[in-house]
Amino acid sequence: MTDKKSKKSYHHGNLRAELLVHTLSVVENEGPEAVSGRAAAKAVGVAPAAVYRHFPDKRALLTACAASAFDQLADAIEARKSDSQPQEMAQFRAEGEAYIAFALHRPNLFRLMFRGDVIDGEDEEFLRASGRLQTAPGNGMGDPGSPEGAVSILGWAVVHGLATLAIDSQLDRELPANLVERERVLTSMISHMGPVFRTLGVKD
Amino acid sequence: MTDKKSKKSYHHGNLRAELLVHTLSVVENEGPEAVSGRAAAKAVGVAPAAVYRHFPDKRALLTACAASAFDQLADAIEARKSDSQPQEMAQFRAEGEAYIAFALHRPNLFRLMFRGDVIDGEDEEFLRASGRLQTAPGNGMGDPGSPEGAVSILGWAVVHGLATLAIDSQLDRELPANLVERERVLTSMISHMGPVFRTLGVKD
DNA sequence: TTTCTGAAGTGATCATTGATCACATTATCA
DNA sequence: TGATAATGTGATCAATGATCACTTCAGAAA
Repeated sequence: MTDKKSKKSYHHGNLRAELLVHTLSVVENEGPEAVSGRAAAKAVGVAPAAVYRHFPDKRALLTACAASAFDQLADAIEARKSDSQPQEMAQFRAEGEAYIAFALHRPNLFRLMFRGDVIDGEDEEFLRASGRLQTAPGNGMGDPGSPEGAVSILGWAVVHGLATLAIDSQLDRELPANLVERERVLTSMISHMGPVFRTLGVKD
Repeated sequence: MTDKKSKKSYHHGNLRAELLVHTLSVVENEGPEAVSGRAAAKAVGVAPAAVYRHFPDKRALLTACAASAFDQLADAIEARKSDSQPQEMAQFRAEGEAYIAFALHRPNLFRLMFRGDVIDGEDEEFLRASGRLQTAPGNGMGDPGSPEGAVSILGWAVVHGLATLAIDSQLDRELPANLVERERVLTSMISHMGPVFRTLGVKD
């Protein structure tokens, strides 16, 4: 990881970034509850109190992780979206696949993003990152009464619902155990939303 | 709460139940993170260690809360379901409304139910309670490839997705701030699923 | 170059918490 | 009436989040 600059200079030089990386991996592997500021400090080779020079408290550390997660998801969605035709239904399917893939492959990180109790929803960086997502799928957001609004919200809800139910093991009996299979079945279910989209005036 | 039987008998007599009630209210009001075994003990008027006579650890305490929550939700759904016509679409709408109402009115409790990291998913009592829910909406569960399976899963996913996104403040810009309004808009969106149900062969 | 100032890291310390242990008390039932 | 197991107590431990006064050092100012 950190290349062995064996001589430890009093000042670390890259502490904030490394703390973030380490915490992200802890969250991803063991969940947010397993995060410990002290452990992170030790892992990076620094005194426990040093953490507080870069993050006012534990919540800020986790918030930074959540922001990074939102960025990663938004990146994945944009990447997948760009190499698909701009037909709306196809776009939606592509975005949905990226969303579900992210949730299935990095469940702990995905869950953290929506844990309003553990993160600071007012944080600037967090708002920016999570904002990227809100504008991505629900490009035509706004009034849920309008067809466009209803479509974007319903679409997001289905995808988000499938993803969360799956990773919270509420669909274990209905879904294959194998991860790849699971992903395939879930994304295939997105297509069933076709009729809704057609009814609300979305072109294929 | 506990009526003032001022003479404290060495044995409490109802500890487990009262600990559960107290913890449920803490979860509901402040979230699972705010739960403290010691605080609960003090609130009920007992030594910290007494808690461990009834719950092996904190996780077990939270798991019991989650089980209770599942029971309450299942009760609410069954109640609402019974006084609606047995036409499938109407049933689904009724169940969805109950589901969303529960989530909106008791968000912290609702969230706890799906927090696999904090609760013990193997717990017998928890499995029984959460099982009630799985059979309730997805009465025709099973293969997601079959129309019945797809309908039940999709339906649950939409409702669950709408509920979680709403309480995790991801729809604040799209939804009214007022709780009752919010509930109305969300449940009204369920109807948009009509076309999917029709296509998959569900009668109105 | 030298000086000085603020950012970054340290070690000590505190209160709180989850958990365990030996012990005390009492409900239950043989 | 006793014995026994269930239930509650108080002491105690290790870990954690957080704060404080103190050091170290990098970079701007002189």
